[in-house]
Amino acid sequence: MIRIALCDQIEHGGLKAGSKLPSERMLSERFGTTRVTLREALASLEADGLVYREDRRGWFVAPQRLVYDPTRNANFHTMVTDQGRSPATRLLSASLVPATAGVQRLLGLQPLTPVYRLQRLRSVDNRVVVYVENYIIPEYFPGLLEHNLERSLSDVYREHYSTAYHRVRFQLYPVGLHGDSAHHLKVTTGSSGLLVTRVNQNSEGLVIDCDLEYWRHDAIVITAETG
Amino acid sequence: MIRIALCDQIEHGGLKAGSKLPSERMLSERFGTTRVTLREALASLEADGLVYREDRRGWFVAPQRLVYDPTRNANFHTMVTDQGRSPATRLLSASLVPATAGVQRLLGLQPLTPVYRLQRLRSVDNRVVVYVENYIIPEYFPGLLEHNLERSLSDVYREHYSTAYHRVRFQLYPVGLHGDSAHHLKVTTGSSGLLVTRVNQNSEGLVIDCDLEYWRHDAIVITAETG
DNA sequence: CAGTGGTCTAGACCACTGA
DNA sequence: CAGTGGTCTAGACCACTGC
Repeated sequence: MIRIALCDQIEHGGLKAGSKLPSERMLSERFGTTRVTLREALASLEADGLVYREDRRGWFVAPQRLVYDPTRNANFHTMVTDQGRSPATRLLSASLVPATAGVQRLLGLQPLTPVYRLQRLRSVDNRVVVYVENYIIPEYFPGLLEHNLERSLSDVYREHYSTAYHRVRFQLYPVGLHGDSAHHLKVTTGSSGLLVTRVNQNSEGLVIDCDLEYWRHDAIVITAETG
Repeated sequence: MIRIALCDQIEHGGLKAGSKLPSERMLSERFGTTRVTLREALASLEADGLVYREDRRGWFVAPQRLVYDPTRNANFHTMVTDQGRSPATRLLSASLVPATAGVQRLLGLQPLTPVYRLQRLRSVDNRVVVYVENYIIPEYFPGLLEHNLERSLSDVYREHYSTAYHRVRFQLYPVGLHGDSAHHLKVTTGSSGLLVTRVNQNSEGLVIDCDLEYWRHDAIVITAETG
C-alpha cells in the first residue's frame, strides 16, 4: 500500500498542519504510481483525518480536532477561544420562513408556522469547519434579525432576551455531504461529514430553537458526560 | 453522476435492506460505465449509509441505523431488542494484561497495572456492527473471566457483583478502520468508522472500566440529552 | 492562461469467496 | 474452480483556481 509511505512522509516529513501537499501528479510521480492509486491512498488518510481536501484546491495536512461537547450550553466562540484557537462566524442568510416538515417535528410546531432561519458558516483558524442551519421560534425572540448574528447565538439570547439554553437534546451520525453543506464546506459532493442536530429548551422546558450542524468529519471530537 | 441513477434504483428499485447488489462488473455494464467509476459512485452512497460493503463479498443495501445513547446505562442486548431487532455478542478473547499507556490514562491507573481485557464483536440482525475492547479494573470484579461474557457486561456486573454503571463519560470521532477493527467488522482497511470511548464510574464515583467501541459508520445514530 | 483537481475510459493481475 | 472484489496501470477531457 502506498498509504504507508505517504503517511510516514506526512507524520515525520516535517509537514505542518495546514500546509499544502504537492500536486497529485507530482506526488504520484514521486511515489512511482498513478494518480488513481495515489488518490485512493489520500482518501484513506482523509478518512483518518490526517489530510483533508479543499474542493479543486488541493490536499492539506489536517490540524488538530476541536473538542466539542454539545450538551454544554455551547458557545462556539468561547469554546474555540478556550482551546487556544481562533473562531469566526459568517452569516449567509437570515429570514423568516415557513417551517419544513422536519423542523416542525423537531420544534413541535404546527404545519407552516413561520420560523427564523439562519444559515451560518463557522471557521477555526480560517478553516471552515461547520455549516449550520438554525431554526428559531420567533415568539421568544421578536426582532431577532435586527441583531448582529455573526456571534454566538447564546450571546444574542442572553444580552437581548435574557434567555439561556437550559436543556439540550442532540443526535448525530455520519452523513455524506451534498448541496449547500458540501459547497460551503468546500468539500467534494459525497464526501463524509458529521450531522449534529440539537434541540434546545429554555429554563421553563420550552423548546426555543434547533440547529442542524454539518461538520467536517475531521474537525471535531465529541465528548459528553452524564450519570 | 452515476450516483443519482444508482441511488434511485436502490431506493425505489425494490431492493430490500440486507439484499446483495449485482456484481460490480454487472452494474458497471448495466450503467454503461467502467468499474472504477461505478466504485466511486458506490463509495459515495456508502458515505451516506445507503449501501455497505463486506470485504471481498460484495455490496449490500444498508439496514436502518440503531439508536444509541452512550449516556444511558447502556445494555446492548436490551437496547437492540427494544428496537425490535436481534442482538448477538461474540467473545473473541478475554485475559488479564498490563494496561497500555492509553488505557492507563483513561482508567487513572499506575503504569503496568494488570487489567481484564475483553475483545468482543456485536451484531444486529446477523450483521456485525461494532468491535469492542473492554478494559476492566480487576479489583472490583474478582473472577470476572469465569462468567459468561457473551452477554451485556452490565448484566454480569449486576448479577455477580451488585454493581451498576452510574456516571458515564464518553467521547467519539470518525476514524479510519484498520487492523483488528477493520478485519472483524469485515470492512476494507482504511474505510471510515466511528470510535466511541466510554469511561464508566460506579455509584461511588470510582472508575471501574472503560471501553473502545469501533462502530460501522452506518450502523448508528447517537443521541443524548442533558441540561 | 497554465496547472490543478474531478471525473472518466479500458483495460490488467491477484487473492479470496463460495459453490 | 469460476467469479468476485481489491488494487493497479496509463492514459484522457473538462472546469475551475490562482497567477
